[in-house]
Amino acid sequence: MKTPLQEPTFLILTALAKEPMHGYGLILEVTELSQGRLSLRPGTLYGALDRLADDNLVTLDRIEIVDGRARKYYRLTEEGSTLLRAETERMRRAVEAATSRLNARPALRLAGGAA
Amino acid sequence: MKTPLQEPTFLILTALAKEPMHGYGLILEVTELSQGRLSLRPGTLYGALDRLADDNLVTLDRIEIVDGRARKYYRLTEEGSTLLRAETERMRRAVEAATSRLNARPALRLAGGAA
DNA sequence: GACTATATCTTCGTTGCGAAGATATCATGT
DNA sequence: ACATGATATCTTCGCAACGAAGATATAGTC
Repeated sequence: MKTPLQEPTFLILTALAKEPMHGYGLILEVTELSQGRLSLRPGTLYGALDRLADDNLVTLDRIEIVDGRARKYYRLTEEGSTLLRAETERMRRAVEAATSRLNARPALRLAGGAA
Repeated sequence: MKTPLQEPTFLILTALAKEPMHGYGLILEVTELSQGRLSLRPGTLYGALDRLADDNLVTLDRIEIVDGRARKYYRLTEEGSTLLRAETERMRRAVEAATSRLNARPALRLAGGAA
């Protein structure tokens, strides 16, 4: 898997870090994780899932049949967990660098501010 | 500009948050910011700079001629600063979600561990 | 004279993502 | 009975950001 991960892929791994989930569950969970900002499209989800499985970062956990509908549960592999940790660390450093630089800037003066 | 920003774009804005810089300086700064992991290619840099300028997130600050070589300095606009703040917050939340989930997982047992 | 560092810019291929829609089952509302 | 919406998986296609590669030019170093 080519790092850095993009947001959809990162959030899929993050969702799976909690517990094994099936595709539709991931769509709902990622929506929640991003506070509704990101709505995972099927094309994005299944494309990402295929790539992640090819790279052995996620793997099929089990298949459940509920009400005649199949649910394919995926889970994070050790490799996937290791990668997610590394990516999280990388992002943490980026966030810290950006935060310290932004805080060093003069704050935005809003219109109508006192002289 | 389509968010979420990818890493090269995010780091370019982060570099410019400190002070106006020219293209080659950005290549060096981004290499440092990423601890040598990311080496910004000209194709990536100037493509990104064009897009960022089109979206009014960065703007040409000044041109200096040093030793007969032009240096184009770019700086962050207010809009760019605002976007960088928002993107940093978004990433901070993603990092927090991933961290808490990873910490809830059983730690990787290394080979040779006691029974 | 060759090579390296500084400096900008273009072309082109890859790839992850998003939009759109196909397919199927079950629950709900009218 | 029929339509609609929620659940659930998967495919096709286009786009845009990125990375590789290289063109161009000046100045300093070996």
